[in-house]
Amino acid sequence: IFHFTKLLQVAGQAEDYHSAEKFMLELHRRGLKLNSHTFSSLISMYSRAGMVDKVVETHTKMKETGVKPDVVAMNACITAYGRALMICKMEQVFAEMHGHGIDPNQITMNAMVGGYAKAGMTSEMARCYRAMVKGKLRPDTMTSNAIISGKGKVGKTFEMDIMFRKMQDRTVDINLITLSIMIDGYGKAKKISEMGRPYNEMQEKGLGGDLVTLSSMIAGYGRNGMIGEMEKMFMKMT
RNA sequence: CCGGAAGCUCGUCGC
Repeated sequence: IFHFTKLLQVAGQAEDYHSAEKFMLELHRRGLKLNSHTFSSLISMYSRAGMVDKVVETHTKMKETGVKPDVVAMNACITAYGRALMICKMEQVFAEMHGHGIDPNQITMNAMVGGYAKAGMTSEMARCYRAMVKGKLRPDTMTSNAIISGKGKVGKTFEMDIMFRKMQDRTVDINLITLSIMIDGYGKAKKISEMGRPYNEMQEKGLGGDLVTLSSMIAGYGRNGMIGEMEKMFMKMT
């Protein structure tokens, strides 16, 4: 089972779902029992592939087979339900952790914040953030990035700025993704001059900017009808 | 703290 779990992981990260399926069949044929590593790998893989029904099916199976869930498997479920915007299910899994005697860790909270961010549930994000600080789980770059993303999604650019400053104050690393999220948020709010700021900061830090960054810039200029600026960004993609 | 490492966490658009 250890071997097959590894194979599934590799197939999953390579997005080779055909092979993954074959490994699953073979694994069943041999009557191997899935363990928590297998389940977390499967759930994560199905989630990335957008196969929500398979996520639910696998999660259900994990509960039925009586495999002892661990924090990683629970985290994988939380992430998967968050991505699928099944917020009630996500919260349910989170609540079940206590019953299993599993303590949420930093990744658990980041996954929760990520789900709320995708759903635009900003007050719930803030609640998680406060719970982290209180529970001595330090919010990190990913936590902050998710929060800024959620604020941007609902057009609260001023609150994006607050979180950004908080990162600076707490010396949380500001990375390429942080700045890309800021660009996207300003762009969606049509705050074009503000949008240039994180982009410039990127250049100053030598981070360059990747395809996602440039796509966000192009979309921002596009919303304002700034065709010339769009084309300039497009050229940088080469 | 450093190094090794891969089951889970963050960004645009599309499917």
